[in-house]
This record gives sequence, structure tokens and C-alpha cells, in this order.
Amino acid sequence: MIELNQTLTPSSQHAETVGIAQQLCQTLEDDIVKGKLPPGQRLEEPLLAKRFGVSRTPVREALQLLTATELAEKIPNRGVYVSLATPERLTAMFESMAELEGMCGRLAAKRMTSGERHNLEKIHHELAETVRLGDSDSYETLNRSFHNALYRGTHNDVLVDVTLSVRRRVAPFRRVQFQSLARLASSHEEHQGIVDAILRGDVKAAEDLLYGHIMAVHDISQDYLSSLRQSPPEPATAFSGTPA
Amino acid sequence: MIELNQTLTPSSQHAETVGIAQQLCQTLEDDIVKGKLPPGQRLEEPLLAKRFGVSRTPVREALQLLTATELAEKIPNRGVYVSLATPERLTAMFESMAELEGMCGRLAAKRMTSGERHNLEKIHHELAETVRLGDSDSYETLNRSFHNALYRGTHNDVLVDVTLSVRRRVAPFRRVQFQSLARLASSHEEHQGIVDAILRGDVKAAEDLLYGHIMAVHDISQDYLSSLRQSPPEPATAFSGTPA
DNA sequence: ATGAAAAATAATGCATATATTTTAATCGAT
DNA sequence: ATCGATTAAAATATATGCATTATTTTTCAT
Repeated sequence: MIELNQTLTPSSQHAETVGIAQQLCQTLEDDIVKGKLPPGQRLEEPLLAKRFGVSRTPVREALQLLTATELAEKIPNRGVYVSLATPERLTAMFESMAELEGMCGRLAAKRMTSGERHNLEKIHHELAETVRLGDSDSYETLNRSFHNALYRGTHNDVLVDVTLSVRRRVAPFRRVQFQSLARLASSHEEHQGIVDAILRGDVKAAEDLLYGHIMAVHDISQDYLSSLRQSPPEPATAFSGTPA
Repeated sequence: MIELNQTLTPSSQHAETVGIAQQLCQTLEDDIVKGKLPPGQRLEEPLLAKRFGVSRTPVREALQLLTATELAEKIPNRGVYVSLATPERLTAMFESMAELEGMCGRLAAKRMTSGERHNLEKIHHELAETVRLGDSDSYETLNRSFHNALYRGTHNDVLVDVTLSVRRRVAPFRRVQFQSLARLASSHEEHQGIVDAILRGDVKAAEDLLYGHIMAVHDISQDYLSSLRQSPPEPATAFSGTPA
């Protein structure tokens, strides 16, 4: 059984003049990224509708929004399922992410204002603190800010959008790295090299280091995924098993 | 007044087990790319519902799908509008597209099978024929195949998806280039260099040439857009004027 | 007892109805 | 005459109902 906890804060009804479909989509997105909704999980309209106390219409809309982010897949007349990645698809996602991060790093190294560079450095130092404390939750949050700052450093809104959309897709598989304290430390070491490259405007180094930074996570996720595949009988190919 | 012609081929109802929302979205997408629906145009649910003889529900779904492609923007409680690009946003889109095409070209030059390389060459030769005939419509179609072949040559499905999604966004502005026969010829010349680079596995040349190939179109579109901005009083910033 | 076919159950897809929000238009006041 | 407020009309957001499609279970025949 799934655990869909939140009951849509009643105050947020008119809090931001934003529809409940968007809230619901955000909630589901979070649950998927945080791992509460495992890949392959079926998302049934009537169930979600009852759970959140709304009609099927906004649920349906939320599921469509979710499908657009590629975090879920919709099969006509057969429902919506949380996306399930094959090892090949996982590799493709990480390679795309690495290429995009490298691209962003290269452009950011060339274009960031001095204010932006200082801000990046500031985030980097705050990250050092979370590593020292071993606070992996805070690290994850700050790490997001770190990479966001890089994306925005390209001064190209479209590229930011594209990169963020791919990051959302890989997010459920990036998370596993933060379970290891050792990875936290080496991730931060890599950041150090990246920050240095950016600050001195070394476009090539920034690009290459960021590529490697993402691909390192790929290796970890790949290992994690293959270790999972041995225990449960769940097949790797999407939707071939009964999702119930 | 808009012209929404098509009346949803009745045969395709069960032709591909595809819902009418998807068909409608495709139709609207085509109309936007082809210029039938101008940027800034409001897309009203009741109007479209009447026009296509369906209820508002699939129309609403289609508009949401369209919004996901960024070809249209949805403002809560205020309707859906065809995306309107500022010069800055246009530049951002083309730069992203150029970077992605270059990336694809680099990976394709490294990974394409000999069969894929021959297929690319074949398309290139067919393109030569359309240039000789001055058939810009056929050129546009084949040109799409040419670039698609490149994307697929990366052997990375996610990268293909991402690149295609950005291409859809810039498509309305790429089209203008094909109005010029001279541009057709120079476009094909650039293709020649790209094909050569790919065939000899020159990753750097493939990347650089493709970047330039897209950016050339940017310059053309930029000129075209600025020439447009002088005649109509329509403001450049999105949705600032009353779309009616 | 096993396999296939048919019927029942449940979920999706589309349509229609209701409510809330937005926009505009008109009336009044300064 | 212009600006502001109130009201009316229209569009969006949500809810509900109906029809179609998939899936599962049961039954019948081999």
C-alpha cells in the first residue's frame, strides 16, 4: 500500500491563487523524488481523489502534468505509472545530465558576474559546513542551490529550464548518493575544483570537472540499482510485472 | 479571426487508439509551427470545443499538453496563449538549440554505425535534389529527417527527447529561413561540411559546424523578427497588450 | 484438472453541470 | 467629464455522470 500523507493544507486553498491540480502534482513529484512513491507504482485516479478529498478532475490534471515531466508514464486506457528506468535509460539520463551540466559550467565560467561568482563561493562554503556535520539532508538542499546557481550563471533561461527538467528526471536516482557520508565528502571535493575553475574563468576545466562530477553519481546509482535487482524479482523492463 | 480548419478525421478515431486530446494537441502544434496561430493568440476552450465539435474536457487536456511543450503558456484563471518570444528569449532558444545540436553532432560522429552514416549521406543527397528544384517544402521535411538522424546517432534516447523538445520550441522561428532560396543553398552547403565531419569521425568539427549551422538561422530569424517589430504596434514583451 | 471463453467489475475517457474568478460595462459621485 | 465602485456576463476550475475499454474471475467444455 502507498502512503500519501498530505491532505492539502486547507489554508493554501487561496494562498497563492494556484489550483489544487498544481499542488497535487508538486506533492506527487516530491513523493516520487523522495522515494515515497517507488518506480513502477501505479497512480490510480479514484484512489488519489479519495485520499485528497477532491474530485477526479484535478487528479487527472495533476497526473497529466506529472506525465509531462517524464516522472510518470501514461499508458492509454491503462493508467499512470511512476517511471521505471532500465539500466540503459539510466545511463542515457546521466550522460545527458553530465553533458548539460558541463555545458552550463562552461558558459557560467565565461559569463557569471562577480556577484554571481561570490554567491557560488558562499554556497560552497556553507556546503563545507554540512559536510563537517554530516547533515546529508541539508547537503542535498544546498547542493541543489549550488547547481542552480551554476545553471543561472549561463544567463540563458531556456538552458536553465532544459537542465532543470532533466535534473528532475534523474533526481530519484541521484538521491541514493547522499546516503553515503563518504560520497558527501568526495562530492564536496569535486565542488572545490569546480568553484576554482569557475572563479578563474577556466571554461574547459569547468566543463570537464562538471561532466565527471555527474558521471561519478552515475556509477554509484548504477551499482545501487544493480544491487537492488538481485533481491526483488521485479523485472527491469518497464511495466512488465504487475504493478500491484 | 483565427482559422482552425481541420475537423478531426473520423476514421482516426480508433486508428491508433489515440485520444482526441492528443490529436487536438498535434493539430494546434502544427498550426502554431506553421504560423496559422500567431504568437500571443489566445486559445479559448469554448471556442475550440465548438470548432472541433467536442466537449471542453479534451480541449482542456490538449491545451495542457500544448503548454507542456512551451509552445503555449497558461496563466491561471486567465486562459492559454500562444507563446510570445522576446528577442532575448529567441537568442536563448537558439543558443540552447545550437549547443544541443553541437553536442549531438559530436556524439554522433563518435558513435554512429556505418549504416547510420550511410543513411545520413543518403538523406543529404536527397536534400541536394530539393535544393536543385527549389522545393522548400520538401527541403523542410527532409531537413527534419536529416537532423533527426543526427540526434538518433547519439544512441541516447533522453538526449534525443530533450533536443526534439527544444526544436519544437524554436520551430516557429526556424521556418522563416526556408522562405529564402539563397538560404536553402547555403544551408545545404553547411550540411555538406557536417556530413564530411561525421563520416571521418571528426568530433570537434562536427560539433563546431553544427553550432554555426544553427546560429546562422538565429541571425536570420533575428533580422526577420526585428523587421516585423517596426510595422505592427504589437509589443515585444509577452502578454502586455490585450491579446484580443 | 486445465484451458478457454464469457461475464462481471473496475478504471479510464469524454460529456455535462455547477461554482468561483475575472473582466467588462454601466451607473454614480466628485 | 473622469474616476471609482458595483454589477453583470463570460471564462476557467472543479464536480459528477455516463459510456467504453481493460482486467479479472468464474464457468463450461475438453
